[in-house]
Formats: sequence, C-alpha cells, structure tokens
Amino acid sequence: MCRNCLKQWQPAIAANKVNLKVKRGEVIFNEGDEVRGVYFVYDGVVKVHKKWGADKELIIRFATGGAILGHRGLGSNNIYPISATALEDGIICYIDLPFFESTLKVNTDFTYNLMLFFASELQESERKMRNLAHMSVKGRVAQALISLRDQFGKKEDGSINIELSRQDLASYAGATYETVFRVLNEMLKENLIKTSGKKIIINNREKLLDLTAQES
Amino acid sequence: MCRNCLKQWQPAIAANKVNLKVKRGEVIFNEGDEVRGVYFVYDGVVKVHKKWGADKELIIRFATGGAILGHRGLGSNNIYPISATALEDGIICYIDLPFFESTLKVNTDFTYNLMLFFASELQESERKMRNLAHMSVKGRVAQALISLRDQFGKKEDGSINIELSRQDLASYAGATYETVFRVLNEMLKENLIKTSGKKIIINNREKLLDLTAQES
DNA sequence: CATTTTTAGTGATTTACATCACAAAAAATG
DNA sequence: CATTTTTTGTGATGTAAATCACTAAAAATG
Repeated sequence: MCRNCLKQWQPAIAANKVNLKVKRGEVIFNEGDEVRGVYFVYDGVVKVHKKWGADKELIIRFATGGAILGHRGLGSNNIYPISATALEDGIICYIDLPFFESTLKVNTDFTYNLMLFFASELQESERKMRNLAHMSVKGRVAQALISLRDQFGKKEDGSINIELSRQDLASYAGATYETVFRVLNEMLKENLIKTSGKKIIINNREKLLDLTAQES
Repeated sequence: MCRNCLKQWQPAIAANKVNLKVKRGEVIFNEGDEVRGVYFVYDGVVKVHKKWGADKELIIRFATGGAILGHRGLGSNNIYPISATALEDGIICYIDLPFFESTLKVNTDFTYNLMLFFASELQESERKMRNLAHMSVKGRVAQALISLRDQFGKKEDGSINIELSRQDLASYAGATYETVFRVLNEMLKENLIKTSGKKIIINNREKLLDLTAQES
C-alpha cells in the first residue's frame, strides 16, 4: 500500500522514509501522543488498541504486511486516538506528516485508494460496534477467531497462523480473560475448536459462524 | 460538503443530482440493499443505524446539514452495511455512484477532504467501540447526551436541540429502553439533567463528563 | 539455574443490565 | 372524537459476564 503511488514519486519516498526495527512488545506510539507522521508495517504484526484504565484495553485491529498505521491522527486532531504495539519483532516504515500530506496531494490515485480503504475500515468498525452492543461473548469470540483465521490464514497443522495470548484474544473480543477462557472451554467441549498452548485450530467453521449470526 | 468541488463542476452536479423529499420515519435505504449512489442531507435529521434481530438496533450517528450518507457502501462491497431513516421531514440529495465516482476523480480536493472526513469518522467510531466495550450504561448515556448537545446545540430554553424518543436515545447509547430510563431518573435525582417530555436540559455538563471518564 | 514475572487455569461471589410483564399516557389514524 | 397504535413509566425476576481470589505452569531475567 506504501507502493501505491506514481513511479516518479518513488525516489522521493525512498528519501523520506525511515525504517525502524521494532521488538516484540515495543510501543510504536501511544494514544495521546502528538501525531508527527504515519507508519507502514513492513514486517511483523502490530496491534492497534485503545486503553481503558490501567489494565483494560480493546484491540481494534491487527496490522500486517503493508498496512498503514496512525492515519487516524490525520486531520484536525493532532493527537493519536489509539496506541500501536508490536506483537512480534518487525520492521516499520515511518513517514513524517508534511511529506505524507504532499504525497497525498500529488498522488491523487493514492488518496482515492486511501479513501476507499477508510470506507471499508469504517464498515468493519461499525460491524464490530454492533457486535459489542448486541452479541454475546461467545458470539464475539467466534467472530474474533474467524476474523483471525481470515486475516492470517492457517499453518500446515491447520492452526490459525498467529499466536495471541489469551489476554489479547480477550481484548480483541472485548471481554475479560476469564470469560473468554470459559467460552473457549465450551467451544472445546462442543468440538468447534482444538487448542494446544496458544495454537487454535478451527474444527467447525460453520457452527462458529452460526454463533455469530444468532439473535442474542 | 456537497459543495466542496471545483466551480466548473457545479453545473454537472446540478444536472446529476436528484432532490428527494423524505417524511419522518421514512427509510432512505436499508442495510443489505444494493448500493446505487450516495446521499447528502440537505435538510432534516437522519439516523444511521444497524439493525439486530427484530427490534434491536444500534444508532451509529445522526446526519444533518450537508452530511454524506451511504458512503460506507463505496468500494468493493456493493451492499449497504447500515440503514438510514429520516427522523423528521427533510430533503435529501441523491447522486448516483458512477457520477459520484467521476466527481471524486476530477475533484481531487474533494476526495482529499472526504478522506479526512472518513479519518475523523473512524476515530469517532473507535471511540464509541471502546465505550461500548468498557463503559457503563450511565457513562454511555452521559456521553450520548453530550454528543447530542455538541452536534445539535441548544434551544432558547437550554434544552438539546433535538427531540429523540427514549428508544432512540437508548439505541444511540447501545442499551435497552428500560435501563436508559432508569439511568435518566438517576441523573434527574442527581440534578445533572432536567427533562420535560422529550426535551432534555443538561444542568451539569462537568459531572456528566466525569461519568464518561471514570474507570468502570 | 534459581527466582522473579508473566501467562494460564478455575471456582465462588457479585452485579449491572437485560428480560419480562404490566399500566398509563400520548399520538396517530380512520 | 373514538379507537387503535405507539411511546412512556415502573416494579419484579433472571442471568451473563465481570470481579475477586486463588493455584499452577511457563517464560523471562539476572
């Protein structure tokens, strides 16, 4: 996505970007920080999350391969509304705001694509909002597993190709660790999933989908 | 916002737009409908909402004066993810998708502004998500009242310049009618607000804000 | 490799909120 | 203007999920 621009502009990008190596657990930016630029995830996985109190958080999304980070700080508000933390070692490309803005002005196709990307993110965000408002934890966990499966694919052994801590899974589903733990146990008993350590294998996608669709 | 384009393009807009009169309660489009164009609210108030089951819904936002509607259907997905219903009689301007897309291609400044608008909507949406996940109903109602006050201003008598049914207020706060009703009663007792029919006056904005900020 | 720190696992208890089940008032409708 | 329909007001009851309060296992760290 960083490479969605005019060919003529590429040298300028190369000159203005800064590649950063990040380590597992490293905070890329924090909500409340002043916005100075945008980031692109070159390698690794980054969680985008909103904190709440001392130890509660809600994971908004996971950013990988080429995804833009920190764009929510664009426009009037010049502080980040969310935080970004690396879940594994990776490489992040940083572009400062003035240059990014001129990039947008020059590469209108890029702006157009970015706009479309935002529209789809908005859709996703609103879907999640409704889920939080009206779906049971079990449904939300089912939804979370399916989303993870869709975004990250699966390994040779069939397990979802990302290993989250139970706490992160809970934050992604918008529930507490304990409740998610219990729900996972239920799902195990019902043979919908199989776990081993942090690995999770989806056995019965259909039934999981059913859980996300039911009325209450 | 519909008038954010190049002057040269205005005649084209005038030729392509269709003005629709809508009545209170009229559905402008429904989630699941095929996307054929975008709408702008010229006059009146429109609620943008997601349905859930037979009688549950979550109100995402209220659109007024010049706001765009239905843009979430842009891009790959060609069905509306949300519904839009008029809350009062008003005038809606409709522009079909092909023309809207060419407008975006020609008016790059407009596209840029639209992108910024989406970024801010995304921010707002994610704030609401976190609220739904971690805030009490009381906090969410407080937040809802403040948002309404900020968006619609107040009348001469100090009441919020929009009259919602209790059910709509509940759907906006993401809770049930009964719970919101009780919460409003508490707020009345604590002298944070004053009501008369559907009118709501905010007496103590500070304390309402406190409610939205507290930990649990 | 011993020890601090983090993550996982699990029951008991509490509570915020939804659900149910009504009555009364207000608004819409023929 | 009488009557159906919608919105409002309010208690009683149920329950999903948070909170609390621990033990056990893994990982990280010096």
